[in-house]
Amino acid sequence: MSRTKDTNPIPSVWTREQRRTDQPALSRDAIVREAIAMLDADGIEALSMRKLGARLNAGATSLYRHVATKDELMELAVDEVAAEIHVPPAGGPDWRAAVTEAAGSFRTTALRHPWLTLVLGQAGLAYLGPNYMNFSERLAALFTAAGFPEPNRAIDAVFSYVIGMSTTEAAWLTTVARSGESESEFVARLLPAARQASAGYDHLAAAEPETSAQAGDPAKLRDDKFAYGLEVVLDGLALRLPK
Amino acid sequence: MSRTKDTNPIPSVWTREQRRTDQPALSRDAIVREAIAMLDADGIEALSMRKLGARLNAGATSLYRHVATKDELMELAVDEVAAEIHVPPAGGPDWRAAVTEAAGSFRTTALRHPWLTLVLGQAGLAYLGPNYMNFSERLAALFTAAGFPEPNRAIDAVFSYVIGMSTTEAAWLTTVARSGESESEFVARLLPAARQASAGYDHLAAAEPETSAQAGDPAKLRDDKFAYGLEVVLDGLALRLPK
DNA sequence: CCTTCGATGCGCACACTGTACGCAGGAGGG
DNA sequence: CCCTCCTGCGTACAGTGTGCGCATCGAAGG
Repeated sequence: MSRTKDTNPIPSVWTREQRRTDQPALSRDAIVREAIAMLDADGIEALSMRKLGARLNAGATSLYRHVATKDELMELAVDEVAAEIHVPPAGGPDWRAAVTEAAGSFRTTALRHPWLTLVLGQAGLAYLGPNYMNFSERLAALFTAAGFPEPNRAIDAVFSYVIGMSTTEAAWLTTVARSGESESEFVARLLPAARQASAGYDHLAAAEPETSAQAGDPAKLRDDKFAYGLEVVLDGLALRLPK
Repeated sequence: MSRTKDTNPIPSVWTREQRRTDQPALSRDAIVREAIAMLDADGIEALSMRKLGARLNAGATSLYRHVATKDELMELAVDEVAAEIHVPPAGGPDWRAAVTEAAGSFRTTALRHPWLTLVLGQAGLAYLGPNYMNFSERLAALFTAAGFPEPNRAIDAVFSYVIGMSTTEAAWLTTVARSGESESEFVARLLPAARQASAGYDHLAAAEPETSAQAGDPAKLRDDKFAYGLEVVLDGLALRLPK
C-alpha cells in the first residue's frame, strides 16, 4: 500500500518557495480593495473569485477565509464605495445647495463605479453597512435641520430620483464603454438606428431634433438633464417645507 | 471497422417516439413566455437555458435556433413585459391624473416582475423594443399634450423617480421573498438588527419610531411613500408648465 | 527546547453555467 | 426520386461559485 511509486517531484523545504511577505498578506480589506479595482476596470461580469485570487497571488478559495460568499464581497464593496459620497454637514444656511451637493456626489460616485447601482438593485441589505449608515445619518440630519417634519419621505423622494437617473446613466455609460468608442462617436453611430426605430412614432420623431440639436457634448447634456430633474424635485419639496 | 458490436438498442422508427405536435412547437414567443414565467416564479438567478429548455420539452441548445443569446432573450422578456404598462391617451383634461396612472402602472409592473429593473439597469438598449418604443411614444404624447415645451426633460424627471423607487422596492421584495416569510414577519424579524445598526446615529434613531409606528401594513406604507414622492415631482413640474 | 493549536492558504472536486459545433431527421420543392 | 433548408439535439469546452480536507505556519504553553 505504501509502496506505490511516487513519480512526482519530492516536496521539500528547499524546492518549496518561500512564503512571500513582501506582498501584503491576504486580508478582507485588501480583497475588497482589489475587487473594486477589477469591477471599475472591467465591469461586473469580469469579476470572478479565481481572477480576483490570481490578482492577489492567491488561490480562489483562499478568499473564503476572509469573505463568506461572493455576494457578501459585493456588499462589502458597495459599502466601501459608499464612503466616497460626500454629504455636507447639517445646519448650513442653504439646504438646497447642500442637498444638491449630496445628490451630485452620489451621482458621480455611481458613475465612477457603474456596478454600484446594479448591486444596489440586487443586494439584500447593503444598506446596513457602516458607511452607508453614515451616509443615511448625515442625510437625515441635513433634512431634519432643513425643517422637514418627515425627513425620510423627503429623502426617499430625492434619492429615488437620484438613484433612478444614475442607474440609467450608468447603464448607458457601460454600453458605451463596451463599444470601445467615445460617447460622441457612439451617439453618432447610434443615431441612424434610433431615427429609424422612431420612424412612425409621431411624438418621438418630433422630439428628436430637440435632443440631437446640441449634440456637441453628451456629457454636458447629461449633467444638465440631471440638474433639471433635481431642481424639479427640490421645488416640489420646498412647497412642503413649513415656513 | 464496421463490424464493431453495437450493444445499444437498435434505433428504429417504432422505438423512436413520435414527434409530439401536441406541445406547441418551439418558437420565439413560446420561449419568451416561458422564460418570463420562470423569472417571475423563481427570480433572475434561477433562469438557466437548460432549465428553460427542459420546461419546453427541449434541449438547452435548441433554444439558440430562435434566440441568439441569453442576453437577447432577456431583452425580449423586458420588451414583452413592457406591454403591460398602461399609459392613458393624451389630451385628457387632467394630465396629473394621467401621469399618475402611467407611473403607477409602471410601478406595479416592475413589482410584478421584480427582475425587470435589474435588466433595465444592465441592458442599456432594451429601449429599442417595439413595446418599449410604444410606451415612450405614448408618454411623449401625454406630456406634449399637457403643454410641456420640453417633454423629454419632464419625462426623464418623473420616470427617473419612478424607476429609482421601483428598483428599491423590487430589491426589497426580492429579499423578503427569499426569506420565505411575509413582509410583516420579515420586518418584525429585521427590526432588532436595524435598531442595533442605527444605534449611535442620532437622526436615524430619531426617525425610527416615525417609521415603525404604523408598522401595521408595510405594503400600504410603500404605496403611500411612492405616492408622496410622485406628488412632489409633479408639483415641481407643474411650476414649469407655461400657463 | 519540544509540542500543541488555531489560523491561513491551497488543490481538488462537484455541480452548474452559456454556448459553439456538427449531425440527424423531417418538410417542401424540383 | 433527390436535394436543400430548417429545426432540434448530443457532445464538448471553458468557465463559474464554493465545500472539503490537507499542509503549513506563527504563537503559545509546557
